[in-house]
Amino acid sequence: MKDLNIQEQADFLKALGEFNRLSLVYKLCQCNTPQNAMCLCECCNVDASVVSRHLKILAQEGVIKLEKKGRERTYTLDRENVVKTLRELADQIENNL
Amino acid sequence: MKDLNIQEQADFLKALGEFNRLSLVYKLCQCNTPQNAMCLCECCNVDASVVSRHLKILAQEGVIKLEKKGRERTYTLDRENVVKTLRELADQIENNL
DNA sequence: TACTCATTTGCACAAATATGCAAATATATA
DNA sequence: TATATATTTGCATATTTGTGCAAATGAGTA
Repeated sequence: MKDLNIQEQADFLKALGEFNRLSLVYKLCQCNTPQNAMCLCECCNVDASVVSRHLKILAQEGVIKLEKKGRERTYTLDRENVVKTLRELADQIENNL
Repeated sequence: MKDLNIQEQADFLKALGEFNRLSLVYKLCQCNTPQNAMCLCECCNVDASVVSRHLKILAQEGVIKLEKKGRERTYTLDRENVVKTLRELADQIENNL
C-alpha cells in the first residue's frame, strides 16, 4: 500500500489517458478470463507491435498483469490496484490532501 | 450527470496525467480559497504562459472552474466533478462495465 | 533441428505536447 | 488618457508519443 508521489500518480493517469490504452482496459474489463495480445488487437485498430507497447506501459503502471505460461502470455486487468488507486486519488482530492 | 465515452474519459485522465497540471490540482486542493494564476505559478517552475495553458486544459476538462470578477481571474478546483468522475471510473472497472 | 506462431524490438516518421519569450490584450487605477 | 498589472496568444523549438513495418526473439511442435 505505498503512497504514490505526484510524478507516479501522473504516470498512472497518463497510462490510462490514451484512447487505445483505455480501450484495452475496458476490453480486459469485460472479458473476465485472461486474454492474449492477439485477441486484444481486435479492440483497437492498430498493429500488434503497437498493442504490445501499450500493454507494456499498462503493465509498468500496474494497470494490468502479465502471466506467462509456456508459449502463452495472457493479460488480466489488475482490477484491485486500479480501483484502489483511483479511489485513493478521489479521497485525497475530496479531503484536501 | 452525463456518461463520458472512452475518448472523453481518456481526455479527462490525460489532463490530470501530467506532472505540472497535477501539481496545480494539488495546489488548488490545498488552498480552499480561489487562487489567481500568479499565485499558482509558484507551485511549478514554469513561465506564466505555461501555467495559463495548463489551466485552460484543466478547465476544458472540468477539473477546475474559472471565476472572473473584474480584473481578477481566480480558479477553484471542481472538487465535486473530479471526485465524481474518478469514482465513476473506479465503479465501472470494479463492475466490469 | 527446422518450422510455426506470438510477441517484442529497432528504426523511421508524423503528430502531439510542453515550454519560453515577446507581443497583444484586458482591466483596473492614477 | 496614460500607466501598471495580469493573462493570453503567436511563434519557434525541443521533446515525447503513437504508429507501422520489418527483423529479431522466444517457445512450442513436427
